Amino acid sequence: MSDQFPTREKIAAFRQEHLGRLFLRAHRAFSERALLKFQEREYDWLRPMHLTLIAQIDLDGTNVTSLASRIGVTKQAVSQMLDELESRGYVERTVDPANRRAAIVTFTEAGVRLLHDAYQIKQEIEAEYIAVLGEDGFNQLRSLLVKLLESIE
Amino acid sequence: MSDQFPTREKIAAFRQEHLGRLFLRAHRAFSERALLKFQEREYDWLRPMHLTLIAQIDLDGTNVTSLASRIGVTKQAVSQMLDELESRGYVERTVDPANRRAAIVTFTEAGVRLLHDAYQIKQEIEAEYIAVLGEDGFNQLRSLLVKLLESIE
DNA sequence: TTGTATGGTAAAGTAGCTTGACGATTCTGT
DNA sequence: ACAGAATCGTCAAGCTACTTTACCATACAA
Repeated sequence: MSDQFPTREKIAAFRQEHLGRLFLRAHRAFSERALLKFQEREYDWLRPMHLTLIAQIDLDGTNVTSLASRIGVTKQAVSQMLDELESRGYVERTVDPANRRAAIVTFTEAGVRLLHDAYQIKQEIEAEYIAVLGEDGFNQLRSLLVKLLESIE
Repeated sequence: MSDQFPTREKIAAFRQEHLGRLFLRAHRAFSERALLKFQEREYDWLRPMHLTLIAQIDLDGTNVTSLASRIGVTKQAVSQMLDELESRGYVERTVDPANRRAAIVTFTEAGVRLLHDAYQIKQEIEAEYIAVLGEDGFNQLRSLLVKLLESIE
């Protein structure tokens, strides 16, 4: 009976504790902390999707279609985000000489600086996590997540 | 030098491995799996935010303002979602006799069934995760997440 | 009993996408 | 060699899930 008609207690547990919500809360906490740190460094225009996009641009350049498929949105959405990043001076679009339909997106100097700042911010946040969980706990958490994702994705 | 000017390798690691992205991927995987299972049970209209909202409605009723603050959106947004849930017959709004400004949102019978289905789906997905990580690994993952969130949120 | 706070809704505005349509370039088959 | 199909990117319009602004109804406080 209890599986077909869960008790109020079970429902309460479902609401607060289930892994899906824990993942969401963890992601939000990380993302908000990161965005705050970016703001402190005067990247106040940055939104999460910018970071997702920037993380997928290779140092030697990537085309729009590849970026779109890597981050799971349309080429048009990527193109719009690139307009903003380009107008702010963080990336450039150049014509691919090997395929003149394609645009190669590369970082400007300011873009590389942004990437370095992102790396540092990631390090700072992970250091905060290590302070909470210990080095072992942190590594365990990461390897459990990787193991899980390898299997379920 | 290496901290101020991370190498290409470090940047590559930042892109793929950092905990923020792992949390995001884990949440997406869970959410997509859950939504698929809801679709199989003919809740094809359900979107993630509906689940977030439903999970915050107490069995003995909750008002709109509380729901809004719990899920972190405006009262108007909650009101709009409730319109849809109400039109589909899963929740009801009644006037709070103790405070006639307030609306008490409660589940209908269909709403309680939905809650039970949600509980079962959660159980199914967690069983899949246990199959991958083992019972110990699963419990470790959950307790590490809880410990982390208690400290950083 | 009058001002102020609170609970909720309605309507309009907005951000961040998608879809549809298209031009430019490249590939493919004959 | 070249017609037809595929690929790369962009523009414009549309959509969805919110927010902002404005407001009414009720409750509280001086």
